[in-house]
Amino acid sequence: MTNILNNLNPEQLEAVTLPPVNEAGNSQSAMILAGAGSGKTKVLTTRIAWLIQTGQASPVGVLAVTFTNKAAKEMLTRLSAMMPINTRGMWVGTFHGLCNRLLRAHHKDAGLPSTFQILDTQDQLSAIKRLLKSLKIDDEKYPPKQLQYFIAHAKEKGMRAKDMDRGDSFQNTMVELYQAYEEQCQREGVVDFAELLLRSYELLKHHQPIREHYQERFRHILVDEFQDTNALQYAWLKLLSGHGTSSPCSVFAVGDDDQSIYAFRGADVENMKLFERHYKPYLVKLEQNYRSYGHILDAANHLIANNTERLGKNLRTDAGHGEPVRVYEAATDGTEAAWMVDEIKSLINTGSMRTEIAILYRSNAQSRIIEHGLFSAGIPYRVYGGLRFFERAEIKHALAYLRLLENPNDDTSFARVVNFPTRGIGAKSIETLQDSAKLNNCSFYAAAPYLEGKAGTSISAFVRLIDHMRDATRHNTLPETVDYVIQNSGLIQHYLTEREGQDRVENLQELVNAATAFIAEEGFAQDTVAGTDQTEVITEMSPLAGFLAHASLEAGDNQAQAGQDAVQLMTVHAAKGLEFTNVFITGLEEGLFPHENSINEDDGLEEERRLMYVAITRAKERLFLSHTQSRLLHGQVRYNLPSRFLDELPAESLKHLTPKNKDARWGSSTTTTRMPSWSEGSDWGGPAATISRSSRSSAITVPISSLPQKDNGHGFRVGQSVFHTKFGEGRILAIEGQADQAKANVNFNRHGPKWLQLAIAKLTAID
DNA sequence: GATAGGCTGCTTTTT
DNA sequence: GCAGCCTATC
Repeated sequence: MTNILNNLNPEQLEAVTLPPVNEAGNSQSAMILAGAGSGKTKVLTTRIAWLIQTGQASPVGVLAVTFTNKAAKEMLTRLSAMMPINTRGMWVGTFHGLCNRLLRAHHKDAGLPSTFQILDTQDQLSAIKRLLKSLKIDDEKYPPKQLQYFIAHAKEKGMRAKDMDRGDSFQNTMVELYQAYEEQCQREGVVDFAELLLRSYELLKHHQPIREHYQERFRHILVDEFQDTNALQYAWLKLLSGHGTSSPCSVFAVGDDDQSIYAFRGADVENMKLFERHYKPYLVKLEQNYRSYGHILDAANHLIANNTERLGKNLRTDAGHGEPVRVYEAATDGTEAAWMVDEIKSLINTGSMRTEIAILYRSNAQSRIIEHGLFSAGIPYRVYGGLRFFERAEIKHALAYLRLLENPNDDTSFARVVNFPTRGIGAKSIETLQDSAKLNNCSFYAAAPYLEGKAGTSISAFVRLIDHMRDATRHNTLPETVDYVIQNSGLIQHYLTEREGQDRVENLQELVNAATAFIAEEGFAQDTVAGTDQTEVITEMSPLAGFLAHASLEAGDNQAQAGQDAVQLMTVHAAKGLEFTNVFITGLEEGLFPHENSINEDDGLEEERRLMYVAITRAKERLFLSHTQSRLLHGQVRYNLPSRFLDELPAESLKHLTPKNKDARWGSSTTTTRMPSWSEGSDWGGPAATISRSSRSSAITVPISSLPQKDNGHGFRVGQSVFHTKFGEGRILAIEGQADQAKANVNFNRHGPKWLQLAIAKLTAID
């Protein structure tokens, strides 16, 4: 029919135009198994456009849900490019964003104040710490982090405290703390991330008219990254889609079981199988890859074939073999970085953009040495991950003031800024306040008038400050309010006097800009939702409420120097969904990738393999893999074996840049545990000295002197370049003695020659 | 109440 | 190696 279908391949076309209603006149769902680089987002958005253009759906009858704000935005952008519709009223967003929308519209039925605030992970943790303190619970016995995890996982399974197994006394206390946490949140009018989902699930479940309203409205639900859904999200979708009712809607689920890498935070690939069973969907596989050359795809296919739990899918390309996958073995993490710098230089010299070069690693700790190498070589780079704009301390402080204007009962925010900047309200005063709040069963804010003495005076002054700021900004625009608050709270003043406060002042000013941008973008958000009589009504959030929700739900970018042409550094997780012409996957060593913690986890190794699969499929033209013989990790030198994943790649697609040293591969080749035999037991001579804090050493950390790597028992030879943590780089002039008695005379570039006991000195080979 | 110094722990992370 | 947390000290 229309041109939107023109540039689809046959399998994409089939997916996009699957009839949402079958011959019997009932809704028909679909599951699209979309391999990496197969045009998943294109299919999803074209599907929506096709449904609307053919009159099978109206824009307000479509709900599309994603996991990230970025994906949601991308979808909206592509949609409006495809057809002239107003996307503003459409329900396209993240699970959390859409749930927030539902709860704002039906806050009364959901049992929440209209001004409820959203706790991010940090806020939640501090709320939990505060709870434990107020209940005088020993936080050594009940670590706040563990309780946080416990609560989040319970909610992700849809369980309230009352639904939980009490078990032993520890479990029982955890459940009671969960209950107490819930009561605290309810009193304060705050919800955490998981609560957004659980609360709106319960809203739909327990309020038939509301449920039916949305079930009738959304005749088409589209789900992106279905493999990442957790149990609660699945239940939410099932409810909203009217599964099991007389007129369920059509669910269009797009996912890739091979790219499921978030089981550790509750995602359950099994949902794809459940979906097949419950919805009897059409099944379409997208296997044509438009991203990578043949050798890269062969590597990916070959690797992932080692997983047993798969729905089954094989990527193919018409692009030809392309260049082989390069494999490099380095002596140390330093030389690995140096090699990358060389390769990157020649890539740039042959015309590659720096933004088209990505360096991927399994864990963030690996980035430091790579950054060091790039920095020394003067190559601009950008690291993803880390603190994001709305997570910065100064921004969270400003937001806390703003939240108190909106909802003074938010104790988390109150506690955060009651003494910031300092106003002489110390731990003692806060304790008094906390006790009084508990006694009167009210918030900190409400408890202030009950206080007497010094604490009463200073805390009342703070409460008056909040009240004053609220009154003073009543008729202001949002940016004016933000500006007023950062000035009058004393935050700007405070950071101006602080030594390193300049950046923070700038960030605070940036917050005013963020507010301006928010108003411009949102316009401001009007929403059509079910009214009290279940007819469509238009609701409006206050700009401040909207901005605060936005700040919690979208933590903002974590980029330092956006826009610059820079090499991209990130974890493999962060790279999901992205693509680059040139990709380096570094640290391919046992213990690192696959990560040692994953080996003992259920399905842990398969998830690591999927992670490797994601990493490989990011590359378009050139893929570089590297591993090192030794690396500094957690302040220790560790000797790792090459990753088993390297063995799982097809030899004919690889090109080894360094000789593949069979002798260096001490362990057996494919068994699950590849601990070198010499690492257990004591037949290797015993450690004269471990590199540092021996009690923490893992099985694969050994003193350098005991490495059976070279014949002389200490692994070093005359003429070798070495690195010492204190003295820097140097060259070995002479070695005396045997095994753990050996001493070396090392001529350090900056410190001159020194004799070092090889069993003790922190020496690393660097050639 | 701010700051310095010691101790510990330590995948991955979006919302 | 390093951040984050706690304690000791002024």
